[in-house]
Amino acid sequence: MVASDELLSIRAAELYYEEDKTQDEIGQVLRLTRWKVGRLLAQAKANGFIRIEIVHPRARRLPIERRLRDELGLRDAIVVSSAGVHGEDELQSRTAQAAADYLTSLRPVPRALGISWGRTLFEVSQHLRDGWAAGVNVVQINGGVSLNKRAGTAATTAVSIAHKGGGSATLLPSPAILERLETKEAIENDRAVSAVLELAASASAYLFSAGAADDNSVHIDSGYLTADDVQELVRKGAVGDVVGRYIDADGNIVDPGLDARTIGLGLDRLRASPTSIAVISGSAKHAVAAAVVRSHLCSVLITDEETALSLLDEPSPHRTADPLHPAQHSLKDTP
Amino acid sequence: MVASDELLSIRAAELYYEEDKTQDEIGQVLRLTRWKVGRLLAQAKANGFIRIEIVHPRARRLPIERRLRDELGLRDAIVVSSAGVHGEDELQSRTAQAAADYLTSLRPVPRALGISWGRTLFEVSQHLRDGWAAGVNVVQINGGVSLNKRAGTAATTAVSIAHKGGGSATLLPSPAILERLETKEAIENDRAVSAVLELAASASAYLFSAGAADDNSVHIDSGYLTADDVQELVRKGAVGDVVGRYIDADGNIVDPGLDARTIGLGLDRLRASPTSIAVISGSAKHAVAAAVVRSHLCSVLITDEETALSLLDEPSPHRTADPLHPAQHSLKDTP
DNA sequence: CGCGTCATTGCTCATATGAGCAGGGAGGTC
DNA sequence: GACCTCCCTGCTCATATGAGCAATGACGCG
Repeated sequence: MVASDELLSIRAAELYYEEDKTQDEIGQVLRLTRWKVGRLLAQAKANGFIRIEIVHPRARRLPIERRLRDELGLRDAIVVSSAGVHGEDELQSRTAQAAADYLTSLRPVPRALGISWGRTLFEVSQHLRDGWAAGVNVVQINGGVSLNKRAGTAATTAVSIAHKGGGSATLLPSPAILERLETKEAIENDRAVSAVLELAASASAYLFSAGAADDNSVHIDSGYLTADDVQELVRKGAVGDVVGRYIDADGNIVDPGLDARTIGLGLDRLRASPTSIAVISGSAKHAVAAAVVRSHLCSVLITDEETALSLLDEPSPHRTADPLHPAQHSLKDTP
Repeated sequence: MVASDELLSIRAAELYYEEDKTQDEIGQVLRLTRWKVGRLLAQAKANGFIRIEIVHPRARRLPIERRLRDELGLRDAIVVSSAGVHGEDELQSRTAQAAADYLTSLRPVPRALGISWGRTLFEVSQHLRDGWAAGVNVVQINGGVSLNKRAGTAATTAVSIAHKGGGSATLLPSPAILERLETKEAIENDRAVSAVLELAASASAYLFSAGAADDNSVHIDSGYLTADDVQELVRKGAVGDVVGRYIDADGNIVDPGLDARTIGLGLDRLRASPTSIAVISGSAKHAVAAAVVRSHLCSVLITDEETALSLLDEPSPHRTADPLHPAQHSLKDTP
């Protein structure tokens, strides 16, 4: 396209989109036929000069969802828009809302739903509406009841999801990680625990999130691991954890010793399920999200726009520099 | 509007704007008549959920231009879009380009054009194309030749605008501010200077910028004022300078003593001209811009979107916090 | 200079969309 | 319970837009 046409197409776009003029009227103003105007507008669109955003907390990005499905082999994908977002908290909240919506509309309605716990899942439970299902049984798929500081968050999450869905919750009465392998095996063999694990393994759908391998890890908060432990895991290649198990970028267990002391459903069970839903949002979790998706830990991904684009190796349009806090006056001198 | 309809309108908008479906197709997907879909889309637009931006360096914001004309009594206004801008430098460059475009299309073509000087005007001169006019005479309207560090910028600006317009430039051979009133009056009475000032007063159009009253002032760079002088002016109410004269928020001269020692066209001459074009951009200049416009120093304003919105007391849509690079505070710099 | 090639232009016609109007139902009032 | 009002729905019809096609003209090549 010639430069003069490019400029014309911008003028036409201004009149069309900002002034609500018809192509015919624009033609009169710019002294063009209305067909030429139509073509200029088409060019402006094709060149990406026209950006249309849906600014709403519930807005999704369907084209990105399609690409996630097609290019990454996901069964389904939900991507919430980041347009007009006011901070990572809101992004998280939008994603949780979308997860709640997805659960609600999930067909067939799962008889038994296995869930992990954490801030994200808790938020999902909050966003669910009463009566979102008629009788779902919710099973925890990984341990972690007692040591958690905000005691009961894990239990509350499961109970709340079950209650609102007209069913009951089955909690996994065990810590997330044991110090000694023997203890872990002993607990695992206890009927109270093994029964829950069996139930978890038979769930028809799973809903879980993932944690980044950094200082904010809920495992550090809960006292199961120290910051140094996590650092060491990172050194070994960990990008984050899924249902308590630390994985590297390829989705492999990073530290088999640690993993053997971790109570909960094995990752392969998630991989085998036709409906394993991962809810992951936030810039800190791009790496885990990639690992989860590439190693097929989830068949359905619910995430935010930036995370989705990072999975597709695309730069985010919302990362533009802030024009009001400028770089320094660089005075170019006369040639 | 009911909440359920709001959500529906978002779903419809996604299908319409992102998936390019027709309203009829959307109706089939959402089980609505195509008229309902049309109304939902209209609602989404009316509620401001649909944001359409023209992302291009030459894009303008016509609705804002109209509001500037109507609400602030400007004869004309040009507002360049800030969409997708990469820093204040680019904003400045876009504005300068728009000023060059405006000059080029200005009718009647000015016989004599009075101009100030500075970074902005220099950039305007760079953006002008050869042959933008057929014989304009350019007159400097304020002094400042000798002391300027980047010697010749002022002269280069005038000469370049004149040359590209097929005419010649008349420079004002004097400093901007004199230390003693007597010296100023003596210079002013010198034929070489007074002749230029008369010519300047008779120009048919003016083009000027404005400086913020801060450490980046070109007067400090040039050595006419110290940083302390400027600070003192600010204490007295100065918001910036126009053609070398410091004004307060109401457009009044802040320091008559200083003003009397300043050489150049009086501000009332600008106010009296039917074509006095101010080119002002950048967040630092919001206050001066407001003073210039409110005191009718210009009949035409060329500026950026943020500045224009600040004049209209509107928050800028581009000021949203970047969720990925949170709250980085502006570091004030000193030369 | 003549000719072929290809992009561009202005058109016809089919389709998508918006304005305006009549019918119907929800909810309020007596 | 009857009636009335108002809003919403689904329609008809006018208008705006996009697809496809023939005519035009610019350009390069022999």
